[in-house]
Amino acid sequence: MNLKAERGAATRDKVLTIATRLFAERGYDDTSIETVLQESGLSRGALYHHYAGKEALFEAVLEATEAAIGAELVRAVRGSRDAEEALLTGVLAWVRLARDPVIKRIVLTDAPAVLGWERWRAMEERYSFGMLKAALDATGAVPAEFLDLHAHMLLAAVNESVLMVARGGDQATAEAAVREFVHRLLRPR
Amino acid sequence: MNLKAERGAATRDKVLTIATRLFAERGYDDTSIETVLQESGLSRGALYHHYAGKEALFEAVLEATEAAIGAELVRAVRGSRDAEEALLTGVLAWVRLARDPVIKRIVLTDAPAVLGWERWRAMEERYSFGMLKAALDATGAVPAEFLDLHAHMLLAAVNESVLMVARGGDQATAEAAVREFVHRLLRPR
DNA sequence: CCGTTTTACAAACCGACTGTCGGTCTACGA
DNA sequence: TCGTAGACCGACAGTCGGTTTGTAAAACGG
Repeated sequence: MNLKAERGAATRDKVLTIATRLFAERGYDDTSIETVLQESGLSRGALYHHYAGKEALFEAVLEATEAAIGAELVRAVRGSRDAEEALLTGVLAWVRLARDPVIKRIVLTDAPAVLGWERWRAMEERYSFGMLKAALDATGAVPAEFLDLHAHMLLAAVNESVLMVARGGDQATAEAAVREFVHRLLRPR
Repeated sequence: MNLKAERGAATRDKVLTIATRLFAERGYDDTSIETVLQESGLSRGALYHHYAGKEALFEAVLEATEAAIGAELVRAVRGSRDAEEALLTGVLAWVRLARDPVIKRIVLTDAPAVLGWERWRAMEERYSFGMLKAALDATGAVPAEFLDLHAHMLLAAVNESVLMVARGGDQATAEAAVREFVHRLLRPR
């Protein structure tokens, strides 16, 4: 069970790469399975053998993307002195990372609508959001009862700033604004 | 030109009402024009005479919903003493309003993906977001360079709290968290 | 080493859906 | 009264997601 497994994995990888590009370029709705098949040179049967359907394919793409983001963020915050620095560093790293159109379109725009907000949120929890919540908790600046909510609100706010930049906003200003935003949130009463 | 115009307007209204319900219940993708036709008793030709297509129908639904929200928010903030009170009142009113599944699904979840983030944002600008930005400006707590960004970030954060409540969170806690969140943001350095 | 099972892939096919198009009917203005 | 334009109809075409049946070969078990 080696040659076949490798072939299968290679095929999944190829499809995943192509699908990621197409979903990012055209969005979920305007990306047809047909196109994925054409560009990958695969047959319908092959694709449906590896992925249960279009939605499952999208979910796999999202998972891979989130994993990559998570790894990148871990690298970014490594070596931070305290919790507050880690939080700010991570958030700013995320703002810079998310300039990638793949992330903007797939993770921030399409995912909630395609998978439903629930499943999207569960996925985020395992990656970027999980880190942010832990970092926010470690600062001790937020009362426990609001921790989960404020972590979500902060991430949503940061995500929004990413989309603002994508829409033509200035990156430097956005980073400064995020810095200020986080700073205000962390100040005790 | 009265009977005809009225009939047309009545038809558009009927379709809009039915489409709003269906979009809210099943989401954009899982709502077929076919179903809208069945439930409204209309023919394809009639529907396509009034609306250019499925997306245009969705946009009309969104527009009507946003307009209703805007009107409701105006009512809510009327009589506020100062800018800060108006901002907080408006935000909390929005949190309560948005419990409506129609708003959650159509405005917050599907709209950005269906219309694209740009067009969705342009629409929000004309309604809820415009109000929030003006209120935030009036408080004078946010430097001009960050006003637009912080207004967006705040709205995104509040929207997120709405979705948290929808997911099973506690309404009272969410309102308290939003209150605290806004309060922290408004404090000067 | 041989028969069986499992895996990767292929291709025809199906049902559902969106959008188009020619056409009908009727209110309304000239 | 007659021509026009708007409201509405229904058949049809094209696309798309998903299913089913079939095939070749790799892995497995005795």
